[in-house]
Amino acid sequence: MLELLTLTIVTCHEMNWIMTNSAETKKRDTYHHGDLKAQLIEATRLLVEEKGPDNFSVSEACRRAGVSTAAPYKHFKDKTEMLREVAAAGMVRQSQQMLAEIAPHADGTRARIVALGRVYIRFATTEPGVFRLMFTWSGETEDDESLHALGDSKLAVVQMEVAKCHGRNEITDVDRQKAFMLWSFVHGLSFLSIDGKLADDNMPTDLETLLDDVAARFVPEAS
Amino acid sequence: MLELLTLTIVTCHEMNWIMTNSAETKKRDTYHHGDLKAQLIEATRLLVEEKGPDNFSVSEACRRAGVSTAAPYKHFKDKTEMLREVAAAGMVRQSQQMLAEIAPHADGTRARIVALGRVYIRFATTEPGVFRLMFTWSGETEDDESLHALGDSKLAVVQMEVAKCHGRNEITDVDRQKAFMLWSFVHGLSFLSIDGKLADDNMPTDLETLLDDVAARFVPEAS
DNA sequence: TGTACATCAGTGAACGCGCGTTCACTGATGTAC
DNA sequence: TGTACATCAGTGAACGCGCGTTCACTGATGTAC
Repeated sequence: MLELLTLTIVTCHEMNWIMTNSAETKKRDTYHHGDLKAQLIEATRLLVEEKGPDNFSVSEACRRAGVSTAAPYKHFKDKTEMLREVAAAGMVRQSQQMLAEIAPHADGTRARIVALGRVYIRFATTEPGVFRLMFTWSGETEDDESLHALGDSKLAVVQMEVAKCHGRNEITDVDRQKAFMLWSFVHGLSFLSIDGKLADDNMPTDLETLLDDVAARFVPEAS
Repeated sequence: MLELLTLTIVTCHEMNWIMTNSAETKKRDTYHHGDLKAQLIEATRLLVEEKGPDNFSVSEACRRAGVSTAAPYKHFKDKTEMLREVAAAGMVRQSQQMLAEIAPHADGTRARIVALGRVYIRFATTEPGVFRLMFTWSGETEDDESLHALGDSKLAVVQMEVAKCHGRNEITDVDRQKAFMLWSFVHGLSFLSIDGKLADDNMPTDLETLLDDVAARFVPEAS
């Protein structure tokens, strides 16, 4: 499983590189760009992955998009706003993946909890740059209300799944506490993973078994 | 408990500010500094706390130490080496705190596991900058062997404590797995905490109860 | 269908800035005699 | 104790660099008549 994850990351890097280069070398034939805002966001996303959220530069994104360094300011207030859009898109993407991953499993089963954890960690290892951006990057005293709301809604999903595992349709404090503990666990596992702290002698099992083990300690098997 | 932690942080910031200012305004009366290397490391540490590991600059550290920007290069190879020393010192400090915190508790008790978790999170919330530096900051393909070793030795402590809770004196794969899960949990909790994701509606209990709850799910009470 | 015009996306040059690092230097200190 | 000298920690000026942002501009496009 660990090898599989690593493989995915490498493949992803290669893909970024290819997309990047094609973006760099593409010459526009029209004066107007047509889709510059989306293209700048995509360039920003790729740069955040390649260099990390703190080494992203507007100038480089412009080079990638084949555009002058003044162009972004027709679409974004400043550098911060570009990063915020990438972070917000990441939150949405992660939410969608979470919902998609639990869908195949029956309501109120522990498998749904495991699925949520699995996809959380998969997102982190597949897009470590954006993952870091989403959490570590506070973005000026946390002013962005919508980012906060997106995060809360994801936690609410976990809380509801925990409640349903206990045969409840209302979220209680016990569910909130358990959801938070599960969140902490996968969040930590995500960071340890992308920071390269997952050696074989640290973690002797594969990821799926580990998730199952943990979930079993917090929620019962069937409703 | 949460209020207590916040209070600690604020106090710590104030302290940093005071120490910083005194360092800024202090004029040397001798040509030679005497203790520049240590003072630069301390200035670096404070800056990492104040601005974050990625916004640290050599120039600013020099200003703080009251020294020309060329001075550090008599003591450090480059910027990276300055940060590495701060990270290494942080690892050592955290290790010491962990050992000190478990000392009062009897061998093979769950209280020792809880103590390890408590001090891990306390370190993260007290020194978030250094904590981030230690983990997030990869430092050029992880070349530093000693940093890695320091991290491993800390994990080994947890593994041994888990083993002793089960009445073993040898670490088995089960202990390794449990230690890793506990690590993931407190690591995640640390990051969520310093990234401001601990709202009251997320986590309805205090930290100590939470740690106790989790520990109880992984290790038995008495040896 | 053709023309006049407003709009506004993207240009390119420039700005001031702080950065990491280098260099030849200086002058305080410790040591040998 | 006094002098000559080597050492080397810290200086200050300079370097080239890439950055974020601004500005007056240009020219493609869509619309009104």
